[in-house]
Amino acid sequence: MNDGAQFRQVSPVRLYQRIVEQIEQAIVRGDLKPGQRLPSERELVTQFGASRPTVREALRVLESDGLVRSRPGDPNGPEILPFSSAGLTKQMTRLVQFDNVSMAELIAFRMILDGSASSLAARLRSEEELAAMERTIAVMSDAIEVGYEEFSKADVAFHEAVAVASRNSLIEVCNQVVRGAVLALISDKVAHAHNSAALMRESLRHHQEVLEAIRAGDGLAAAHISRRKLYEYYAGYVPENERGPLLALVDDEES
Amino acid sequence: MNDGAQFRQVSPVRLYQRIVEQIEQAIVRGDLKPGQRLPSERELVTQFGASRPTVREALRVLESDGLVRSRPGDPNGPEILPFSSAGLTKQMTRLVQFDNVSMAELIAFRMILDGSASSLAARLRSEEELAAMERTIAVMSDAIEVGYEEFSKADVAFHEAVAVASRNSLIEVCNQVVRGAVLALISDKVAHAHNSAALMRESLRHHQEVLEAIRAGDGLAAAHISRRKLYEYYAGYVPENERGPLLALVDDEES
DNA sequence: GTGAGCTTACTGGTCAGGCCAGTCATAACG
DNA sequence: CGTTATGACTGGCCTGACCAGTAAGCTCAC
Repeated sequence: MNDGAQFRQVSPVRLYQRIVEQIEQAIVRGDLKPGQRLPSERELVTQFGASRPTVREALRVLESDGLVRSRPGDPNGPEILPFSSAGLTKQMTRLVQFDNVSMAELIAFRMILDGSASSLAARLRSEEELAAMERTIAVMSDAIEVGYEEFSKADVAFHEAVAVASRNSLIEVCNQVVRGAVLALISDKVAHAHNSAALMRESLRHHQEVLEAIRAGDGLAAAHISRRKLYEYYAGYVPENERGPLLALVDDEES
Repeated sequence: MNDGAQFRQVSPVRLYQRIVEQIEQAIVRGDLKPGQRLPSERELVTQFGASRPTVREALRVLESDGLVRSRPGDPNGPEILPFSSAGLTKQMTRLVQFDNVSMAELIAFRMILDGSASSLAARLRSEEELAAMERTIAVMSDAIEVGYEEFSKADVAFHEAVAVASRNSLIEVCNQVVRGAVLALISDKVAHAHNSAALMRESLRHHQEVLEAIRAGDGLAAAHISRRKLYEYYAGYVPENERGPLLALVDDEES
């Protein structure tokens, strides 16, 4: 082993990548703030000394990353966008679709995230956040009469409110993504299976229990109830021989 | 409100986006598997009925998403890549850099993931997986004499082994991503601060405790120790007034 | 027959220049 | 003073071309 000279793997860097890097760093550094505009493509061509197709390739990449947006005819040039988690969501959705993550894994992950969010929310929530959760519960209650569509929306809103109260945007984003992935996989079945007032009432009761624990500041109970609720709700969609990890999560705080 | 006709927001779809979509879906559907090749750019031009710059814009986007790779001169055309979490890491790093996510949130998320992984591993691990963890611990022990560089590598390998034993690839990938993001933020500081044998020995002892709990099948203890260890290791990098959520996670299983 | 070396037909990377449709500021008009 | 038409821009897309690589296949000496 020759420690004197360490060579790194080299990979040819395309022109468009250099352009992407420069603009990206300018945004990260704060030289370019959301709402500000980039020079026009033709202007960038002269600034970077590259051709228009090359500059455009760079802009397309930045655009697909959600950093800028080009509008045809806009005399101000491409716009720097405010940060959004859309890119993260896209990538995570890809992970789920691509890596053929199983239903069991998805739900296990959801139990972890939701449980942790509930636990943190129980300790950190403000009065306003608590009130927000209560409002979504009220909406759920009303929505039982309307139908599953409305009920599900309020359901999501509740979990969203809990995630916000956890004060952790990573939990918020990941939970949102995983929830979307789960729903995408079973939306057709769940719409029929759960479209009964009785089931919705039971779900509502579970949510109320979680809310109670959060109100009481009991993180342990909040996490536990949250996980158990998810298990009961979704276990039916998981083959029996794959339920081990889920049960492990439910039992986690017990004994 | 007119319920009869629901119009959705429309946004002009560029040609290159349609191409991206088609190829993306072909990959997700499994029609294109990793290792397989895309037709050459000029061939794609005829298949899609678009010009080469347009096709290239699509390829650049797919390339930046880590789905394909183009090599100049390769007669087989662009290659479909196996899934990689690089894109996720990039997006999450961006999320952090934009200051929407604080160091505290990152570490809190890491505590949640690592704790859950340890907990699940304690219940689900096979003998082989246990042996793999033991090996990484041994490597860590040896690496103390070598330096922080090696030690850190073995450290990562241990957490990776635990994540694998949790049987949940979402935990595995997310943990890996978050770990990378944390390290990217403090790598310069941590290399100096922790390059002492004493600190490494302490870290090693913590890891051994986690391993013990996993071996004993005690998920609760494994999660708790794992979280506490992370807290002690990283708390110094978090402003004091932001440590609340972290402490909440440490105390989670107590009392 | 077989291996080494060269040729060739491709590949992707980049460029120049052009056309079109859309947008917007402004100047001309009522 | 408000309205409308105009023109100078914008980005979206295309054609055609050149270059530097790669690798397969051919040639030719052994």
